[in-house]
Amino acid sequence: MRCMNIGELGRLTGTSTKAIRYYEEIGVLREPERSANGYRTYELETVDRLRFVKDAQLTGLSLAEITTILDQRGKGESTCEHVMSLLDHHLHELDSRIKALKNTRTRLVTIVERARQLDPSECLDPNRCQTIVPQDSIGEPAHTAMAGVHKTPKEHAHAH
Amino acid sequence: MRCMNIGELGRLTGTSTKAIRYYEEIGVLREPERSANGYRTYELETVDRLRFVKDAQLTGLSLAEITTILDQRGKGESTCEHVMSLLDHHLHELDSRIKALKNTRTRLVTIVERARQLDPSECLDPNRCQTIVPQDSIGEPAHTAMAGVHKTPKEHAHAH
DNA sequence: GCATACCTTCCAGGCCGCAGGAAGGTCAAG
DNA sequence: CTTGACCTTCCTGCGGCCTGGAAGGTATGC
Repeated sequence: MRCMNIGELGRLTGTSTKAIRYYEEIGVLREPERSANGYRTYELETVDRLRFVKDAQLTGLSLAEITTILDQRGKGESTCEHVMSLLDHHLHELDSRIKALKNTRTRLVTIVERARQLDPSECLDPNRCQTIVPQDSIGEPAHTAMAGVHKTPKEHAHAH
Repeated sequence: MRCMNIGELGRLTGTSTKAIRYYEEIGVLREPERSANGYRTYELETVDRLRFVKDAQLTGLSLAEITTILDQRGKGESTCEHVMSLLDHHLHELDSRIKALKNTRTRLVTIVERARQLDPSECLDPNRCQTIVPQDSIGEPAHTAMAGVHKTPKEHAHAH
């Protein structure tokens, strides 16, 4: 068995067929050959490539960045420096995100602690809640830090 | 001056008129009275309410959550417990996000360090880059941790 | 002959919090 | 009268990563 359909590729890599087609559309995967009936047929090679995509994602790279790596590589160029600079960049980003989150955390703790000492019966203003007060009185904005908080990342648990 | 138009409300609270209309649409702000010409007219009260919304956002609450607080409060119910549980929830979420990010960071550092010792001339596979290897060989998935990384949060620096 | 599992395409939606723009109505000052 | 600041509604877009469904064609086994 040298070639496979999209379903099997998905199974081998833990990817949905939808996602695979999407990857093709945005250029992460190259357009595969088609069999007589129009089905996509993938070489074993593609399993590798797709696994690399997943690994790179887990490393924190976006699909766009992964594409740049794969493209360069496809041209036979070395991508080591490129990859290193991407990773470096992500490391810095990670650091500042962690910092921001810790900041937010500190403020939140302060708020919660203070709130525990409040008297609920004094909490009457229909437009305000005494638990939550202007941030200037506590610290820096948490805004950037909290961005994306509600993006519940799907587990893509897609058990085979 | 008891009432004001949307523009002034915006100025007083540091909110764009777009945002104010959006808040109304999703139920954060109640529909205001209209003057003869159809303009929204806000009471002073609304300044307070809107400021609370901003404060709550900075605390890390989503507009949806803020709405639940305001709604309960509007019914005359005490929201202290509700708010506390929301904040608690956010605290936990924050913690796990920080943890996940640190995890990712650790893995990333490992990868980068190892990559520095690699020989670029051995980097030839067109579908893979030796810098990036399966995550299992290093640590836990960073998947959830990195979700939203590329959501560059706009500063909403919107100076008046 | 039929079920079923698989494949194809294309279009829509969802998260979150708005921003941008079109196309117009309104109001006060000069 | 005109200018400019303000207001109205409605619709689109963004970023990142897909997921879901409709409406069909195909392959395999019983």
